[in-house]
Amino acid sequence: MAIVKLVNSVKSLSKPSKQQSHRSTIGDVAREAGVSKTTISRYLSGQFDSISEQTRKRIEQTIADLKYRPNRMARGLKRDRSFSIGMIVADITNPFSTSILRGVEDVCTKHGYSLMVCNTDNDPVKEKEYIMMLQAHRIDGLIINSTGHNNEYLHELAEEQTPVVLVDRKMPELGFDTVVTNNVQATTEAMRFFLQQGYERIAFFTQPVEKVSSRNERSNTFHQFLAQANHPSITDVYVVDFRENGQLEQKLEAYLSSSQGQFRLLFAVNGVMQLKILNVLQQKGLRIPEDIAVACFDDLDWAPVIPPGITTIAQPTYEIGVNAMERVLKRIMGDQSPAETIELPGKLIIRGSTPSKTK
Amino acid sequence: MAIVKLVNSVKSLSKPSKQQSHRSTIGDVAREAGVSKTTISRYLSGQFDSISEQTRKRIEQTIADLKYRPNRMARGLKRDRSFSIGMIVADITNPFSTSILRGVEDVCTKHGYSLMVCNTDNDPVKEKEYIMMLQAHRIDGLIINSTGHNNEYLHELAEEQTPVVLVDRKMPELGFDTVVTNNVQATTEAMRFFLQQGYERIAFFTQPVEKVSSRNERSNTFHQFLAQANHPSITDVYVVDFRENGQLEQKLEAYLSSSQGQFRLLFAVNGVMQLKILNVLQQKGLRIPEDIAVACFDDLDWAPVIPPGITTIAQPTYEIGVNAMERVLKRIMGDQSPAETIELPGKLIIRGSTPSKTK
DNA sequence: TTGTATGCGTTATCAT
DNA sequence: ATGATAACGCATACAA
Repeated sequence: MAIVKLVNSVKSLSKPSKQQSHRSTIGDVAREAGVSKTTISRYLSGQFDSISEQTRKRIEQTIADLKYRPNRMARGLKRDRSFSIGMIVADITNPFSTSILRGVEDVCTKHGYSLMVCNTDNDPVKEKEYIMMLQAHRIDGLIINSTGHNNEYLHELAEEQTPVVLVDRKMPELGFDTVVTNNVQATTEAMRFFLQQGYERIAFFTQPVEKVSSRNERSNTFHQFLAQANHPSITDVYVVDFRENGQLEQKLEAYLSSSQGQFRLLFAVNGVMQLKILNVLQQKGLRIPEDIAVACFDDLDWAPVIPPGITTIAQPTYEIGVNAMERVLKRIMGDQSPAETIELPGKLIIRGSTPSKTK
Repeated sequence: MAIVKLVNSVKSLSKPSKQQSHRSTIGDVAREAGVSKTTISRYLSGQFDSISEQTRKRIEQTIADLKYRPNRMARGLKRDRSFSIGMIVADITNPFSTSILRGVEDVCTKHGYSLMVCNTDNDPVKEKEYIMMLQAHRIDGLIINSTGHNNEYLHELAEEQTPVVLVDRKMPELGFDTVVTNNVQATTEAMRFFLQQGYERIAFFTQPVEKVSSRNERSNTFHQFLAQANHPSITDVYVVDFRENGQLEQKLEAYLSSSQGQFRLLFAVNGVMQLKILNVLQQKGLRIPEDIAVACFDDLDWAPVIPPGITTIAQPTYEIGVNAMERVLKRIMGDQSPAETIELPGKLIIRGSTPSKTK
């Protein structure tokens, strides 16, 4: 294992102004209310049975007067829990991520936890640094859709009994709870519909699969479904790396010319891919659905608006977030049952971009 | 001021499993490396001058062996700084917010700070709770686009010397640093272009202005510009509250029928509004730009894709985030200069949705 | 170059 | 029903 040089990274140590105004502490409240710190602490943790009505009210008032806010760092240090949850997403600008985030957030706050959100840009190095940072904060749980290149550090977290829950991307080798869209079901459902509509050629466009299980499952299901149906498009899986300039245009051109004149469909692995594809199609002056049909994963807000309405597979993103966080909570409460993988169904939303042939 | 009942909200106090594996502390490292805790602490804060080459290496190795991670809560408690920044956004699912967030994040991590992200759904109550929560975490700074209904609590933060920086929405009465799009410039630029294109009727569609300065500035500039130009559309400002069902359809209909046959344009206050408008227009079977032209604030990823390409005003979101966080950093370093309002220019991006009349 | 002792704000233990 | 005291992990003032 690499030696991690652990040096405090706050460069600005030099001279942060220490002009600390009087922020009141539990001691201040105690003095002001004429009781001991212990009693205040009891009040703070809701042990009202052990406090007389009178003093309870006095404490309440004093806290308001002093604008006292319990210090979570002190509390966390003492109790060995931070009351914070870490969330690491691959791309925070992707609505898919933020929707999951919303689910996580709602459950978090309902239970008094705070959320530290980190964005890796799919960069394993950034991911590693964030994991370490969250570890330093002593997060009580982590929710992550991982690049798949930091198993060592994730494992380390788990060894410290910090619950880790994976979302969107499975990593079976780690034995973590996992919450994902049921990609097999969703893809199958969509494919069945496509064949029903009479498409003679269907192409699946995906980003490099790498360690991203969702892409992998979608590609595989696409392939296997067509194989089973003995459909001519079996090999029409196109892998596009956006970092390679012009690759999308090139592969798109390859498919388009090879399927000239056929009743054809472009199926995109996610919303990002779909948008890029539509961009190119528009530049080429191709009309949807007259010249080519399209569909994709992710039912984003533009899907109904782009004429004639884009057929999509809505992923249960919010629910994924809720489930993931609830899972974390269970583990925090001490649940030691074996790790589970929860697969939530996707929903096919049919719009104008995928007409049937007879029509 | 209302009495805030301050009771620990972690419901799950009951029996969190205390099966704490051995997480090593500074003491463990010290013992293992055969030096004092002080020396380890020196290492951690980068005071290498005061450590011999030999012991430095030994410490390095020991830290790696023990997988030691300094406890930020302990450090924060001692130093009275949490190394965390709070960020409160009105709607995390809005790409506008996440783009700002990206800017904040980059500056944060570059300087060793962590980010706690909170989402209010434009709900003042949620906002209040988040402010208090962040306060409890003793955040070193706060970046917020506020609902405008929690001045009291924001002020409280400021009194404790916690820097607060406003983004997107100004609140002059608070005297905080503020970073926003230059809405006057951006709107003016767009309007000038629209008139140049020869539009006879222009409608501005906005959500209720309330305390949201950006909406206010855009509406006002729209109005004043037309007044100055003595343009017939002076009164065409439509306020739509999405919570009122059918209101958008109704107001849209009003404008459409009143402008029948004229060379006309719909100008939306932001991307969310634009998408909803496009939805209705499509249902009505209106073509863009033949039947009506459209344009909006926010250059989101769908803008170039929706035929014939939507004309937009790109806001410098990422830069807003960067500037805001740099502002926070300055204040943390003790800068006491008067609060500034930074206005970053918006950029008009012309696409097919706003053709000129002669064309 | 290194170490000792004290305290940050809170909770837990053990008292009364 | 209430309090005194120790301890959480770390940084700092002061010694050596």
